[in-house]
Amino acid sequence: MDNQAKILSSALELFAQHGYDAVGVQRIVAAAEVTKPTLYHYFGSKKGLLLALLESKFGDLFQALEEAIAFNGELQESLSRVVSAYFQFARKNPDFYRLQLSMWFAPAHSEAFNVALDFSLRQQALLERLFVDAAGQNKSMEGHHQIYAATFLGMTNNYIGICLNGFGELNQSLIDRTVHQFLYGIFS
Amino acid sequence: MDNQAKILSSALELFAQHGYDAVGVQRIVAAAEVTKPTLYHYFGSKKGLLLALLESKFGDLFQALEEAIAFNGELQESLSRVVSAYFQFARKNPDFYRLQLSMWFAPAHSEAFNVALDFSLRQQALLERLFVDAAGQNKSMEGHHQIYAATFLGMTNNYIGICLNGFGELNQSLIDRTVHQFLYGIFS
DNA sequence: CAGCATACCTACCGGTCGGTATAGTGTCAA
DNA sequence: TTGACACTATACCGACCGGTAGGTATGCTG
Repeated sequence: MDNQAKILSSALELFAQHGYDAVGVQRIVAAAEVTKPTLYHYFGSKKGLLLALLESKFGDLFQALEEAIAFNGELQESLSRVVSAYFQFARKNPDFYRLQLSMWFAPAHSEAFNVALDFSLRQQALLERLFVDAAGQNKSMEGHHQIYAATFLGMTNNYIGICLNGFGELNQSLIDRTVHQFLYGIFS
Repeated sequence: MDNQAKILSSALELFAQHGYDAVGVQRIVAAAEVTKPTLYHYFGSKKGLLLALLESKFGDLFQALEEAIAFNGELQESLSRVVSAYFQFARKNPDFYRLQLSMWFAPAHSEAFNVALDFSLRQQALLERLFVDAAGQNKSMEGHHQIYAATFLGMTNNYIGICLNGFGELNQSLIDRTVHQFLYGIFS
């Protein structure tokens, strides 16, 4: 592992454990066994390091998400594929998923929130497009795509958070439950 | 407003906007128009200040919650009262609710998370007792009170978060939707 | 009036923050 | 052989961190 990768890996672990604000660059370079100028050579700033970390990890998620999210006329199927993509990603990157959740709920004027905001909005936008497409078949859904996307993402994140804390498993039956529960809440 | 209250009020605003770690005590005392030793006179430490803030605000929530949570044989009614208590509290204290959410999702080894942990567990415990009581009437619920409580709290917080961001209103119809959606997810 | 506790101040502590100037080092291409 | 360049170390910057020492004004209690 080269120094750049070592810095990214140490930063992920420390940020996920203690939070972005609570971890100084000195601690990161010590854990990565390099010195500060090495970090600044590759990432320019502490914020730049966080951004690089998010880009590398979210890249994988967005790729899986874009494959899963195509609307083929069956909303339930599409949603199941989306939840499945989220669950797989969270299982493979539990530390990163925790970090990402903490940034999504971070105070609006914090640096971590603002760096993560773009990535959150891109998730939201992907989901909204799915619900807009679905509204083409079911007119009663029209005009609610923002709330649907936010609710769906929130429910998914809620189950992931619960399972990351050890109260459950991210398996197929939970995927089905999530989707059914969401659709019931929408159409009841 | 005396100095103690001014410090608490300034701290709440700054913590909610920027996060606990990102705000130094100097900034708090400047906003409250007092000096640092005044803060340390009343609260002992930065952590003590956060604790006092949580105790004062969560006190109101727990009071409302304990009245709402009694199980009278109708789970749906009890849950509706609980959601209603949460919604009312969040509407009255939007800044604090944001702060509380951010701490609940904060990294596990951060100071803010650990100070808030007790209060989160007390919420969880209150809800668990309700589900244990309800399982006395419906044996199929037995043994799942932890997951039920976590799921229910997560859904409620999810809707509160969405509404605090302006995508919706914390009204009676959303209370009903939350409860129905949760019960459907449990019994389907 | 004495004695004391509360409340609050100015001034300062050692340490850490994010970030940088400078000086090598090894590896290439010319 | 030489110069360019990517990379990394030492040493350092000013600003700020959480916290405290020491002192004073005020007001209550005997």
